[in-house]
Amino acid sequence: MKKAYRLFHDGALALMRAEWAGMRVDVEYCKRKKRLLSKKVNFYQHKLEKSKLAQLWKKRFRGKVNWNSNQQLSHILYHIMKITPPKLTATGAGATDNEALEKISVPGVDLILQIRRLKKIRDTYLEAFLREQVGGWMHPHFDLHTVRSYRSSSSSPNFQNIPKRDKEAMRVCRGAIYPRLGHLILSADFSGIEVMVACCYTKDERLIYDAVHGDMHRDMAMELYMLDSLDKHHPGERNFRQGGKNGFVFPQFYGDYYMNCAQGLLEWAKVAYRKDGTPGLVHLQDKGLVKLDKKGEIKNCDKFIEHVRIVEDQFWNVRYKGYTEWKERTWKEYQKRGYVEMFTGFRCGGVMRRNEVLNIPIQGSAFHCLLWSFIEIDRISEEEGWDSRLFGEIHDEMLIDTHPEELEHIKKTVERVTTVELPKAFSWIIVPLKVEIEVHPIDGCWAKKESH
DNA sequence: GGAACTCGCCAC
DNA sequence: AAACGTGGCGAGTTCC
Repeated sequence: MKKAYRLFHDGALALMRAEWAGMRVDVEYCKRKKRLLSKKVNFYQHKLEKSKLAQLWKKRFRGKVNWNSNQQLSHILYHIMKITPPKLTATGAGATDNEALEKISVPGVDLILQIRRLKKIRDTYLEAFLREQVGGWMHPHFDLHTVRSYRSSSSSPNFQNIPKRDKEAMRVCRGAIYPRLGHLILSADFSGIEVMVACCYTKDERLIYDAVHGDMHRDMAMELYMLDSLDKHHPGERNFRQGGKNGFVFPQFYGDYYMNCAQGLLEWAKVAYRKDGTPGLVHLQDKGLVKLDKKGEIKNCDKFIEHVRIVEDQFWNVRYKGYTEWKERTWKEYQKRGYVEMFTGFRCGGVMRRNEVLNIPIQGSAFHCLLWSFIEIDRISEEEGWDSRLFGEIHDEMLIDTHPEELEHIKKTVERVTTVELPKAFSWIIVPLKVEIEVHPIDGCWAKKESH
């Protein structure tokens, strides 16, 4: 308990200094991009209002039309147009999220998706940067007292959910954020830290082997899609591996089960293709796992679901048997004592679901690896009088506003602290840790990558 | 007019 | 038996 307190006490101080450092925002850029996005939104909005969908909408809601209202959209699609909802919300209404709308081929629905995407960038990110900045500087908050798993959170603005995967959104949003003049942004993130921490808790031999030497995403993709080879550098085959990773391995570690996973796996199969050009779904049909209709759409996937069930069973009861045993022990212990403990000294009590109990120690401790490193690097930077400053953190990643002349020293320091000092301080770490350091150009924004 | 809720969506 | 973990936030909606 005392070491947990110490970590958060020191952590709060180090994060405070990062908040203090803050980051530069290109105000004129944000305003320019906002205007550009508004133009695009208006363009799509005009097109939308001319559609048949919009006519029905106006007829039904008359003076009360609100194009942003998903309730109204849901009503038009699922009550007026009598479309069967492809998906329901938590409260049982017809869903209008991306996943649902993509399955509806009604002219205008595609425009709504475009409008939403652009507005998200404009209103959630650029608008927030402009609101939060003062004189071209913003200082996102980092909190340690809000999260059940003893991770951190961020707000005003949230620095931890700025777009990354959607390349256009990434460029627009991260393009607004800069280091101090003459400096560069350096980011360092732990690779697969949650899996590494899971190794430490479960001590599962196969998991340790896979995390250190193997490629479990590739292995699982090959089993799930019945492939005899998989080249992850081939653009089509890469998506099979992505399917194994994002459609099976990650969801499974979070506590999902085969029925949901099968759906995700099929989505990835749609965008995957083999080296000889065979589309993913056709490949699955050749293997007898799905039946396709004349249009190439899935008619029946019962065999595939059953196959995923068997792979899941093997995954937990054979491959990662030790992990399963840890899950049982930990869940039983929680039921008996009413709390779950972390290696880092934190104790989580209260009413929790099974998946929460099993995820919290892993998620929390993984963040504590980052936090310990963050504190140590902050301490060294003060002691050595660096001009460079830590200015943010995203769960398993830290960001440093770096003076170019200090770059090489900082790289070495980060590498040493995260992969050598940390495992010494946290003696429960029984697997090697890897850190990936990325450097952005001098005076370059967060979107620009340094060319090597 | 503000609190609390729903829905949707961004990150790890 | 159970059935995807952790957040913040914008916009709409409902309640008081």
